[in-house]
Amino acid sequence: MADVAKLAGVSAVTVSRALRHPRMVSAALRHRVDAAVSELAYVPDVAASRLASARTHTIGVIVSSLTNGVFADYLRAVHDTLLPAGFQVVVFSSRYSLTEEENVIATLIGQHPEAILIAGIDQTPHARRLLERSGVPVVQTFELTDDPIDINVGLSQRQGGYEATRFLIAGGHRRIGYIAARLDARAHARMAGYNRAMEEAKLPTDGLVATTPRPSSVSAGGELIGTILDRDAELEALFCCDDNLALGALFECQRRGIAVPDRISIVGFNDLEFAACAHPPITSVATPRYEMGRLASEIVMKIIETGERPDNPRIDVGFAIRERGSTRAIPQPRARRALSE
Amino acid sequence: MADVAKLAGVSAVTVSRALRHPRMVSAALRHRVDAAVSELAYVPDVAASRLASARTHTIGVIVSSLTNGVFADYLRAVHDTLLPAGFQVVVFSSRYSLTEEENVIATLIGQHPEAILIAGIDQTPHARRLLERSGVPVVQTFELTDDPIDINVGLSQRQGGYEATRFLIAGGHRRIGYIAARLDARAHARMAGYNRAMEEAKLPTDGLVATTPRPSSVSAGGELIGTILDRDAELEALFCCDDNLALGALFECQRRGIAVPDRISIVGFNDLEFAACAHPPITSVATPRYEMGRLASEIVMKIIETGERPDNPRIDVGFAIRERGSTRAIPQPRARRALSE
DNA sequence: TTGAAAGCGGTACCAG
DNA sequence: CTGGTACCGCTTTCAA
Repeated sequence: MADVAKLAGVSAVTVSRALRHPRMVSAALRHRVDAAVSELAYVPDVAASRLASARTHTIGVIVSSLTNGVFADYLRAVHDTLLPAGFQVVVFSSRYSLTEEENVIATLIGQHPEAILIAGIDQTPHARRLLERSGVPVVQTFELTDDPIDINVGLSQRQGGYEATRFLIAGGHRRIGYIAARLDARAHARMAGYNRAMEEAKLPTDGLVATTPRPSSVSAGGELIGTILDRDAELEALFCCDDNLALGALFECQRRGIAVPDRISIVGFNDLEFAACAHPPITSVATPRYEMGRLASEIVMKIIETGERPDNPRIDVGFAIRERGSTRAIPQPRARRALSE
Repeated sequence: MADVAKLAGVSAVTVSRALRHPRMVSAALRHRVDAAVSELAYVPDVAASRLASARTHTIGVIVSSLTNGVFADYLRAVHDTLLPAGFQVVVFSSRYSLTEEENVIATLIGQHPEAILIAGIDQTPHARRLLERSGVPVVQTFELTDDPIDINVGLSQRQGGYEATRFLIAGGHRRIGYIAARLDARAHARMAGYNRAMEEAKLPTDGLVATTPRPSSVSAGGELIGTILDRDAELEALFCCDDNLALGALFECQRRGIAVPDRISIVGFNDLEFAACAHPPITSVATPRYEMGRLASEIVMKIIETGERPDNPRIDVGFAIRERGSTRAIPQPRARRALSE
């Protein structure tokens, strides 16, 4: 900054002001400073700035994965909302590890963001303390909890799993399977929903569930439905923990010559972009991820700028089942099984 | 830090040392400090730390999109390589905008990373200056250039497009189309490769190319091939700028009852995870993205730790065509057309 | 092995 | 509207 000041023939303080509060400085000086800045390709040191001013204009965002399609719309919304307002967004990934999440939270807090958005509600006690102690607004997203750290904008993953399964049951299916990968908290919640729905309907689930600790992928979907089909060729419907698995399951059915939805109905979760244009299009549980990112961002902006907190610290953004060609109701229950006997 | 020092009954300097250089303080003190740190959930202020020490242990990574699958393996490699070595990775997205890229570079440089990895070679002149002036190692990735800012680890996207098209030509196809979305530098390079291959083979491309400025997606792939098919029902093969488009094109063919690969061969680019397990599996140009991320990370680590720079500042990681079920050679050239006449 | 003092690069407060 | 000064929180000398 001293160099810029010298080049512009002013004091360092004036450079700082010309950059931070351009209107407090005369136009002539402002131009001289701007010229010097661009001449020297000067970039202010955020560390020094933060130390001196206590403001960072930074919002920290933690997601489970940078590359899972689920976080795409969410992150897009966060950027769309916060960047125009002059905030800087720093994104970290916990890579589906609670330990790495702890580290990432510490790293983030060390940067003194003005608010934190974190995906999920299953932080470790230590992570919770770090977040509580940080003294900035914290929004937990994607899931819903009765005991938020601060603010919570999400949906009930369990209810989503429950209703997806209910949807298949209502369609007359009885042998309904469930597949999941990367058993994170949200996958568990959806599975709990599946189990509850099956139990309520007094349907058995033995041999109808397949999971893997590996990350979710299209190929995993194929392998998991394969596991179930190898055990039980009578599978009638499948609820997949996410759309990647659903797509993989669809491909595997096609490879095995099993008609979807005629012989097996498939339901995914999240309604990723490709679900609607697969062949057949995949029925899925749509989650309003863009909306969630926008809401969370707006809430923290409001708190930062006005100190005003939302009336309700817990916002349910809900979900919706998008019925498409990968599912079909069975006209008369058990008709298919009768046929094959 | 003062609070921690007081609680541990030592001076602030000692706290700093216990945290940074644990072996320089006695074990007893170290434990007292650790206890106080965790008692108070203390997190050191990176801004102050950076200001005092000039080291940030941070590597800045800029990609075009956080959510395009292409960057997934790359980012995974970067994290896998740098985190265990004690570096912090901060990832920014330019969201396919050169303007936003400039901003993001400035933001990043303001944080004083110890090295910068940036996807692509098409930075604006201003962005280039910022990077050159930053004084830290800069690695441009994904593409290859004769005029790198500093170090370059990538592959020739143009050559990839060229060889993918050559592959289809060698398969006896004549009416070969090209589709692309989000016309960034890499899409243009691949298209240049396609054009060159077609020209060399004296094949016409009129009406066989469809593009859109929208982001790439599976649905866009369906629409783009639809555009071509509506103009020219004789399309024999299609080179898609990426695998998402290829998948969408495949679905659209299935919807229209066009057999793949019997009537149309489809080639994608990047060999994303789903390509190999689609039905039929999609032929694609595999790019070693994990390898690229690992190499780039190792190079900057070496420079930071030993000052030793690679002999060759330009590393070609290459690519490979993975031939799969979505393409089929036509036994005798033009046989198909003869048949339909 | 521990403590005291200086200073990293800015910004806020006050004076002129 | 512009400049001087103190100080943000920590780490690196240097001395004890």
